[in-house]
Amino acid sequence: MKRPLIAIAGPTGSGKSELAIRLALTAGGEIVNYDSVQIYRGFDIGSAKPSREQIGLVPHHLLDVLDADVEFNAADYERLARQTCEAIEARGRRPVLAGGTFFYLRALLHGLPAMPGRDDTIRTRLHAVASRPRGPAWLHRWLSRVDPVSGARIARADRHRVERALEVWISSGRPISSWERGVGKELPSLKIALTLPRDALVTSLDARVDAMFRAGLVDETRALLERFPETARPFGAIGYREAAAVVGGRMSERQAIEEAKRRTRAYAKRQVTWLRAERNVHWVEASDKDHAFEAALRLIEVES
RNA sequence: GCCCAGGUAGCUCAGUUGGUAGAGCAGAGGACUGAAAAUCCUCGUGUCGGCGGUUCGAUUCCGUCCCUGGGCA
Repeated sequence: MKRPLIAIAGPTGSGKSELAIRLALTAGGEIVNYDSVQIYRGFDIGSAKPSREQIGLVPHHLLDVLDADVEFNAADYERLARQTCEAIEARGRRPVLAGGTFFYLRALLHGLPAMPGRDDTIRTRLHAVASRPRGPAWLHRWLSRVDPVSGARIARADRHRVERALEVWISSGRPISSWERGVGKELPSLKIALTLPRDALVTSLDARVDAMFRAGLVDETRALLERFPETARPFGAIGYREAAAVVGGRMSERQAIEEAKRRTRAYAKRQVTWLRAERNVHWVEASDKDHAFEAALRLIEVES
């Protein structure tokens, strides 16, 4: 009987990284990151990446493994993370998943459907259509015709999803809605989600954004922009998008900070919404870190 | 004290040639099938600063008072 994977979840700034390290230390674990920005090399300050000291305490995986201009997605994550977890288990150690990209976590734990992946040629063409005046409406009508289920489910303005659904249709001739989620690929897991009162979370999130800019987020971004094009994926992340606007002279630092705070709050809210819909989540109050640690440890002991 | 400009949703403001008002942001809820820190969806009654007046009807016009900026003294 395989021991379940331990997954630490919760909104950004709730103390996931720290809790994961403490748990890994006591449970013979190694951390496997599931954060879509921390996976990129050099995106340190704005992604609240664990410090060198923290990383020195316990092995961390899937941190700093990609350059900014490398395309990466949930399917790539699934493959990489599965290998990583297997390797850790083969050493008799225990994977402790930590991060905030729950889409990636789901891809790892439940598997993605066996449908076609991204196709840049098709994407480029769809993009061209979408940027025309009546383009988005036209694409959505096309989708509704070939895949009524998706047409009804995906909003016209949701360009990423409309384009992906059409991409799958074009490359396979099958509606994206006809694929089942990766059956038979589920990995047993213990999901522990940290929770904080909204007010406390917002206060610390605001402080963290201020601290990031004070710690040199704009300089970090400027240096990264010298090596990679601004269109690279992680420059769209919270904090980096704003810092890049400061570097480009399109925004004052003050505006950038306000904007980053606003987006951080919205992000935390989206994360909580996601977790509420997730099944089998064990919620742990995170105001007191020691209590949270003990509660999490107890859950692990019960499940193992 | 005088002269301007304002006082409308938690915030910034729009608007009503007189028929009791609406955007963005914030906030709340939700979605999430290879871009996911991404991309989207839903939710707006508030003495329209107070009090009078004109009017069938005033947030809108008039008077007056209060408050906030700025200018002149």
